[in-house]
Amino acid sequence: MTKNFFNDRTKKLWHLWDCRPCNKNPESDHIETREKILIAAFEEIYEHGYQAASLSNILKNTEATKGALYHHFKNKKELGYAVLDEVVCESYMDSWIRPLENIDDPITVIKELLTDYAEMATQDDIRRGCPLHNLAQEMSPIDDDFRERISKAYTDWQKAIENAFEQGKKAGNVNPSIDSKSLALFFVATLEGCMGMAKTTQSITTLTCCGEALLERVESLRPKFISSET
Amino acid sequence: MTKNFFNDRTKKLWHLWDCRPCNKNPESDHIETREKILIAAFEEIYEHGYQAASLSNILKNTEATKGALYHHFKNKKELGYAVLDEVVCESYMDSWIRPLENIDDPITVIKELLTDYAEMATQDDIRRGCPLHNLAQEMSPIDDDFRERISKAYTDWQKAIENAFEQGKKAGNVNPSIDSKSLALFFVATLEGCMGMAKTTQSITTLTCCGEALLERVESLRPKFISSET
DNA sequence: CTTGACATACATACCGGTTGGTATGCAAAC
DNA sequence: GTTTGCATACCAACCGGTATGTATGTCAAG
Repeated sequence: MTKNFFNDRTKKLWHLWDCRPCNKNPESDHIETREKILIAAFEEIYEHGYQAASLSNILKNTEATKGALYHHFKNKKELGYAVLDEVVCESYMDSWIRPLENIDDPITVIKELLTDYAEMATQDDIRRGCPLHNLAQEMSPIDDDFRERISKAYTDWQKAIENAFEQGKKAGNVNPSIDSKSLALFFVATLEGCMGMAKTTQSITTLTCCGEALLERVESLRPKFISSET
Repeated sequence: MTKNFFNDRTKKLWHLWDCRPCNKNPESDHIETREKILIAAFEEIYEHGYQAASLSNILKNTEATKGALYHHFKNKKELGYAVLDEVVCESYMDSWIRPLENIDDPITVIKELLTDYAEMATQDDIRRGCPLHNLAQEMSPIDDDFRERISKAYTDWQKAIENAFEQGKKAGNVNPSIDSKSLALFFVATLEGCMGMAKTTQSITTLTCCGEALLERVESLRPKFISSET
């Protein structure tokens, strides 16, 4: 039951990314209250951004009180960090880092991840965009602690893609002459740009149009020789 | 003198984009007060975002008072719209729309615009990113009036690139088989993504790395036949 | 088996500061 | 004498944060 709670959590809030496994003691009420606040905080920040997120609103959407919030989190910034680390980054681990570990055909896998996303994206997902990107654009220029955490998350993401490209080269599924590191960075930047544009127009057409152009680019990274397998 | 004021304005605030020509009556003090508030408002919004922008801060950075502000602007939203329309969008007109009008070799021109930007960008420009993108990401999900204005700005930008591609096709400088409209959209999305990523890492290296990948992509849009001119 | 000491996990009430916004005053221009 | 272009003073609402109270443990000493 508590397991289901954790499973439902991200599914409900941000259903595109699978939920991280629950690695905390599910018996304790302590955790549940903290989790409830964390969920509501993620929702509020995802909707309004960190600076405009209201602690009162967060508490209104839980049955918790200000005493509970300040018992579990030192202040608003620590709450923001917890949302970033425990909700946003963990989701990225599950959706983009772990699926790229120990695979031989990264181009196919990346294309699957992209098309899966495009198919599952609801209007509301498109409207609110990518949580990591939102925080990055809002907080990077004005808070170095936020910026460093976000920057590390992006670096991890890029590293995962870069490693996948390198492993793909060894398996003969990726053009060995490409610069894995640069293209991993460019891929992440482009993907965020596409999702940001779709967020602005609030149209799935924008997302698919940009997505197809990105797919085409990814496909072009395959080896140049004609594949022996038809 | 007043002409210089307008020239200095955007040069100082957002020096990467040339300033729009002054099309208002420079004699009137009325305009000067309004302009001063508009400048300070742009600065404040550019630095902290629209929602976190403080009217008190804006007034502190001018010699104007709250009475002056509310004399010229109905409320905070109207001030935000004025900043968007009169400062941000006008700058984009000068830096990206007008340079693409009536040209035969769009790929060369676009590459010049990109490299010019990368060379002129200061650390502070990179830190604060693209003003249009910032507003787009912050306001699109929560305010439809903002969203429609920003969406139109992006559409105008894309149209300018699309038209330039089409004219380039006629002149034989662009591969006639490309989808001008889709690629214009993809180009804008990618460019914003690259600038957003550089903003997060706060490193020029990121900007140049992404920029080179983008340049490469743009270059690939030239006609496939070997050019007769060496 | 009970009792006192201490810790955990909140709940309630309150605080000073800041927010966007307004009502009024008033000198200069027309 | 009316309108324009501000300046000053003031406002209720909300902000993040804190001080204090309290119910429910935990645990070792007697």
